[in-house]
Amino acid sequence: MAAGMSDDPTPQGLDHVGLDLWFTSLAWETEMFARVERAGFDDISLADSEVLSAIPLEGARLVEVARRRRITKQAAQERIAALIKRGYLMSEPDPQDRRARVLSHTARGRALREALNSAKAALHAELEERLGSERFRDLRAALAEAKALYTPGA
Amino acid sequence: MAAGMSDDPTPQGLDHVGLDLWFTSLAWETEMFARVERAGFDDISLADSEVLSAIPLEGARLVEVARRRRITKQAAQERIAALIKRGYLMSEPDPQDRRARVLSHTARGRALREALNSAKAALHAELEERLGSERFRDLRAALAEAKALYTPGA
DNA sequence: TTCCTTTGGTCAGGTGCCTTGACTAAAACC
DNA sequence: GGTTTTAGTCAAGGCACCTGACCAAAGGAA
Repeated sequence: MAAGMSDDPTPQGLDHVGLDLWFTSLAWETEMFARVERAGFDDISLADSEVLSAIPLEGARLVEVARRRRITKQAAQERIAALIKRGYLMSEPDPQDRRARVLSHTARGRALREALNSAKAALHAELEERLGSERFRDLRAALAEAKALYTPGA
Repeated sequence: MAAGMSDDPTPQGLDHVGLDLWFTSLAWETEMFARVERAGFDDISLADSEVLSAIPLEGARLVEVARRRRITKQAAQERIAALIKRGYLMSEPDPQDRRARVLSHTARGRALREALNSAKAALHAELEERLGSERFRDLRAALAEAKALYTPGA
């Protein structure tokens, strides 16, 4: 089944910055989740983690989470329900507003939040160390320019 | 609904290379598809385009497409069926193997392939021009190092 | 040649993550 | 006090994947 198939008959367009960006971003994300998993959180998807990260320590409402993550409140609700079921979040009625509920982290939720943040910080620091602060700064500047170049609307 | 909400109460971890990579990659992809759409192809998803790009001009079998794209043959089949329905691909029996079918591009399929390739090439060249060849080379080198750093298994 | 395993492709059903549309109840405005 | 806005829920659907079960043709091995 794997019979020496690394030669693409049409290699055109198979080597461009777009792929560099994509693969590097993917590697970052994969390694990030590998570390979070090693820290004891193996039931977390990317979407879950982003919803969880959108809830500050003081708590937030569903509608706020949806707005931050730029998804519909229905989509946010699904992720939140999953996070509640797995013990990462809790939901209690808002004393100031009888329509609303306040979402906040459980102890496990705070631990996951911490694991996510420290994995991100570690990956950041490791690359800075690897490249040296000058090249690291240049990389980030070049990425910012590329992003601006590829974002026509302002 | 949009009432001045750009201040995140917990800005920790909101500025790291991971986000730089992610947003830049996203901007690249978005602009790529915007151009392809402007070239007259407005019924194409990312998944579609990647499946189409996985089929060389000489044609390929379903199973080969699935292996290249690293998806199951069922998933490949769905994308291929959509591309056939929209007139980008055609499927004919393989004369050498009565089980198999050969997928190949229609004229429109080749045109889309060309539009995709030239959009990618243009974005590549534009960034090189913007950064200058030295900084561009440095960017790609740094991305390669980052990808290697974030890919522990070799 | 016959049997058995592998390979190319299809059908059915299901999951994750998102969408639109329709709705209720509480709050805010006038 | 009546209307409009806001917070949240229910139902249904789309997209891009997946697993499992299957069939028919091809390719050995006995």
